[in-house]
Amino acid sequence: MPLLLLKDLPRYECLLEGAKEFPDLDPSACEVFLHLLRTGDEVFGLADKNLTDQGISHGRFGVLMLLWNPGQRRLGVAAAGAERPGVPAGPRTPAELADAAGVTRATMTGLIDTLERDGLVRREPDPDDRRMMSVLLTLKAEAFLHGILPAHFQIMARIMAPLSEHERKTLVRLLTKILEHASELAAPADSKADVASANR
Amino acid sequence: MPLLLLKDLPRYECLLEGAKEFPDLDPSACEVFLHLLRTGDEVFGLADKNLTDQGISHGRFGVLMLLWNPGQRRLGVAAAGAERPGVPAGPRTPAELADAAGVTRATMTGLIDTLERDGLVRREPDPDDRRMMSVLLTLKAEAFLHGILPAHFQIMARIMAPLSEHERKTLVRLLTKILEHASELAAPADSKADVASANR
DNA sequence: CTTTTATAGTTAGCCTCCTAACTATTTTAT
DNA sequence: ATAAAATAGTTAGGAGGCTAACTATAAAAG
Repeated sequence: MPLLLLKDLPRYECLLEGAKEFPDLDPSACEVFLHLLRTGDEVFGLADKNLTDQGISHGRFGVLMLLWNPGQRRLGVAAAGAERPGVPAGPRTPAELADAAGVTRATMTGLIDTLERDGLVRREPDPDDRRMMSVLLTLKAEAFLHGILPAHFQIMARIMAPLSEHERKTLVRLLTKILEHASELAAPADSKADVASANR
Repeated sequence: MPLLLLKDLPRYECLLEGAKEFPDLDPSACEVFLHLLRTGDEVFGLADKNLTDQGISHGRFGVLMLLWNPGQRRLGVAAAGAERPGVPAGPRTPAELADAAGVTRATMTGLIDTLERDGLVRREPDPDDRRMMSVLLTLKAEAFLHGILPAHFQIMARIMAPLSEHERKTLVRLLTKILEHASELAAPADSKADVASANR
């Protein structure tokens, strides 16, 4: 459970009250914001607790999922588009993994260290570029994933059980709207030459 | 940015593919789950970045909000119900703050330590029970909050700008549904004598 | 009363994340 | 050809979470 977050959210009337003193306070925006973070945190906590009980951290689990290719398919992440048949593709180097997972390369080094110590991945030097490494799943890791994934999927299903299929679609649509907008806010995009800034 | 999270979410067809191998995988539940965490993380990151730029961590900011009583009103948290007029109420002791913020008392000790070092709160011993402390906001903290809150509220408003009022209501309703259900899953509630177990 | 139990707060030590600085290698520019 | 710049990965040190153990005080039980 990573975030420090208010357990009880403010009532809407309190937000309206606050808006009198702070003209910038948009009560409905604030309400959505707090509910989104609070719910996300609770849901994350449930999934994370299960993984922790199985002896793996959320971060390390994420790395395994990124490296995993069940039946030449990639469940862990959307295909990057540049994959040819026969080439399993997917992130291979620490830098690619860090980028896909949304952490720094320094953090990825630590995650891979621990995974390697536990025998779940191994590092191999790249034959062409001696700066680079390839990170590979071990058989132990594949067996491990097969062991824990069913419970992980069950938890997701249980959490979302109260929502109908229609509600789920609606929720995904609204969340996507926020996410795409928020991503633009986070990366100001410079209006011009945005391609050049892609490798920040 | 606290969570390690996939930047690119799996396509729905990949989830359908995965469901063939793992019968427990509910594709729409998984999709909502991943979007919820991904969006929550992005939104949290935007708000947190602003606070960090202003020189305060999300955790410490949360403590200040819990302690804050603008005009005898409590914006930071829902009123606990046991407040009489004239008594500003709200969490006062480290244990109450920890409970309201959803962190351990040990973590709260560290947060208060730093806030006190920075002159934003002060501790006072309770005259009736010598085990207890009261944590109080300083004038400096009130001025600080007035300085940073407008920008904080603006960020929330900007993030939620693409949603209509109706969409916001829908989103809050769906998130609340998940949150209430998830809270039950997290606290198994023992079916009987649940009142006695309230003080876990 | 005295002993046991519970409570408030702190301390110590661990984990995971971060940023910044560093080494080794490759690429680019002169 | 050699110097400068870029890139891959690691290391070092810090912040903020956590659990578990500890101290001091208060309440409850005998």
